[in-house]
Amino acid sequence: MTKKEAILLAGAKLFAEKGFNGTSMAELAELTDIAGATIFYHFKNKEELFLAVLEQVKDGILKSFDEYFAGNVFKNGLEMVEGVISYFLFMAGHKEEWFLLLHRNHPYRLAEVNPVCRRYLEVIYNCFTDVFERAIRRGRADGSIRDIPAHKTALVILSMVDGVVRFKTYQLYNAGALYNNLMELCRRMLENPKQ
Amino acid sequence: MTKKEAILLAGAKLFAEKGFNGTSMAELAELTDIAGATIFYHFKNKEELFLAVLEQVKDGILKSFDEYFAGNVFKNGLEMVEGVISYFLFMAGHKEEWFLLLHRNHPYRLAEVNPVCRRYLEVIYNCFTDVFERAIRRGRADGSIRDIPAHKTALVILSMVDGVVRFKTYQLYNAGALYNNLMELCRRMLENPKQ
DNA sequence: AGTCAGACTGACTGTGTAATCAGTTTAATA
DNA sequence: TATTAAACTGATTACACAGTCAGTCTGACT
Repeated sequence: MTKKEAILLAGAKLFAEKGFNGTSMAELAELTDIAGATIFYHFKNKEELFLAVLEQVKDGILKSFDEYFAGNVFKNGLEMVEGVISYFLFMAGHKEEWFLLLHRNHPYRLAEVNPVCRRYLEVIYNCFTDVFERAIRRGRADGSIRDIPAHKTALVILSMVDGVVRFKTYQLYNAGALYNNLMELCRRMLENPKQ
Repeated sequence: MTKKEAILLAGAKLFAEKGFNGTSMAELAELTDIAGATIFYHFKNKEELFLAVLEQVKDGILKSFDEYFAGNVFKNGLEMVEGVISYFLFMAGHKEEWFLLLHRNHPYRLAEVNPVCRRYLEVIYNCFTDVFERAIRRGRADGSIRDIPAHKTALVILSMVDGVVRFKTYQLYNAGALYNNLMELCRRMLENPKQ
């Protein structure tokens, strides 16, 4: 692993755990056993490092969903929604630091003034909504999902799933125990009663 | 308004907008036109000030729901759920800084090591879940809501509503436009088909 | 007028911070 | 072996920060 990669790796961890303001470059240098100045050789400043970390998260999420869809087939749209939800939850457990970072306030603040940051977040959330929206559209076409607006419903489902993930990472409840209920309630919300 | 009240007010605003680490005592002093040392006369340190702010948020939320229930009657449990959702969304718009603060990471980090902070958060989230849970139990009793676990369902609905509020404050989508869809999807999730 | 406690403040301190820079090491190429 | 560019670093800087402290102000009570 190059030093640049080590910095990005440790940076992702620290930014996720302690936030942007809570992370110091000195701490990052110590954690990676790299001289402080080396970080500034590879990244212009702290914000550029943060953006590089966010870009990696973005790429990771896109790649992850691509692989999921390449390796799975679904009987119908409703099952596809369920698959996407369960994969989202799996990903949130498996790549916890991605979601910790996205559940922090700083990226959204930065996005207000930094177009690159805004772009990365847009790509990430467009990816999230798209996967749900595609599944809903397919379900409406094959009759497994009733007649509801695909985009807005996708947003509500994303809010719900992301909300549960957030509760889990903040240890507010044993939110992991909610996964089955979440899935059942989602199905009830979407399924076509005429079938 | 006493200087202590002014500090709490401006503190709530700054902690909500910029987070704990992003807020400086000097900035707070400047904003309130108060000497920096005065803040430390009223509050032992930055953390104590933060806890005092969080306590005010907690009290505000409890009081707010008490008043809502004192001034409203509901035809049945399902309508009570809808009422609570719409009041939650109203409160999130009306007292934005409360929810900004609760959507930050810092309080939950602090709660891991500070029992007072943990207690405040518990009270707040118990309040949130209780209002939903009571409505669901009532709906199950009067037949407007089908046979589902009240507590876990309350948690999922809270995740969903809170998730939409978070999306709105982060300006991820025009999440305000989702309110009607959210309500409709919730009703579909809960309503008793036998009625 | 004198006393006193609580409210308040300006000036200060020591620490931690992001960022810089002049210079050294490394590794590949001529 | 000599050259060169990229990778890297220790030492340093200027500054912002939370918190302290000695002392002043204010207003109520005697």
